[in-house]
Amino acid sequence: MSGKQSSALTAAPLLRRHAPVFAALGDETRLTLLARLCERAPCSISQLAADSPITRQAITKHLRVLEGVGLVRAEAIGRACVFELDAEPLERARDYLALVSQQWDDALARLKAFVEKKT
Amino acid sequence: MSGKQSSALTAAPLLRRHAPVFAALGDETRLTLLARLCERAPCSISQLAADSPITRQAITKHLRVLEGVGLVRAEAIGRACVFELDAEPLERARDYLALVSQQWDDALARLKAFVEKKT
DNA sequence: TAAACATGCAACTATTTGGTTGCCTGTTCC
DNA sequence: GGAACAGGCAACCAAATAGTTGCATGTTTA
Repeated sequence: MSGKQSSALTAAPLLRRHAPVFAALGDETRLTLLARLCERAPCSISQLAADSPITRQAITKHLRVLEGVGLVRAEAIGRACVFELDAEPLERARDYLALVSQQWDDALARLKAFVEKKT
Repeated sequence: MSGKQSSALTAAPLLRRHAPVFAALGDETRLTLLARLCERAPCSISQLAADSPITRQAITKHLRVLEGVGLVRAEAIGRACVFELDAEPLERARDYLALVSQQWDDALARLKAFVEKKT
């Protein structure tokens, strides 16, 4: 319907919400941390740093980035700071990709129908 | 099974493949370009730049980033350089998120079962 | 209580990134 | 052929990022 689209995907607020999550996912170290938390959660900063070639402070920074977009939650337990994954933003990101992908498939189908009609 | 996991998610090659795609998606401008290409493709650089507050050269750089991870394909048509979306990397990224999300749900379920058994 | 541990904070560095401007080349179209 | 258009290339800039080191603080635990 209508030649006037733009709607769902380009709506600025939607983009502004998703871009930071993808940016947070766009780093190998952070992706590794997420995977690690996904398999053996919860983990303290030191535990996570022990598995990594980089320093504890670097790991902390990465964890704060992930926390900033809601991909992990931190809880202080005694002297340790324990992190746990939160899959919700992950699912929203996945849904967004599915939406774009779907919309593109639809566009291709419309194009195909148009071409065939013309022939 | 087995307590020795790590496998699927932390495997280095997998991470190395996905991180750059997420990084490419982690910018509002590029997300806007993708959405735009998804709705009215194919588009030339100038067309895309006309919709944007930033310069043509900046748009070009962003398009090259997207092209670098295979999210778009470029084709020279006369003097114009026309871009089209490729949904395949998008779907792989989506699948990866789904996998992490799924694995996390499983981990939660195992934890819950463990706690209940203990009680 | 003292040692060992877990973390936070701050300063600093190097690299990457997002953006710009200026200029040059190739392509349409009148 | 010449004007207008589409794009490439290169130099440059400012801000953000990924990483480091050094040190101070709170928490276990022997």
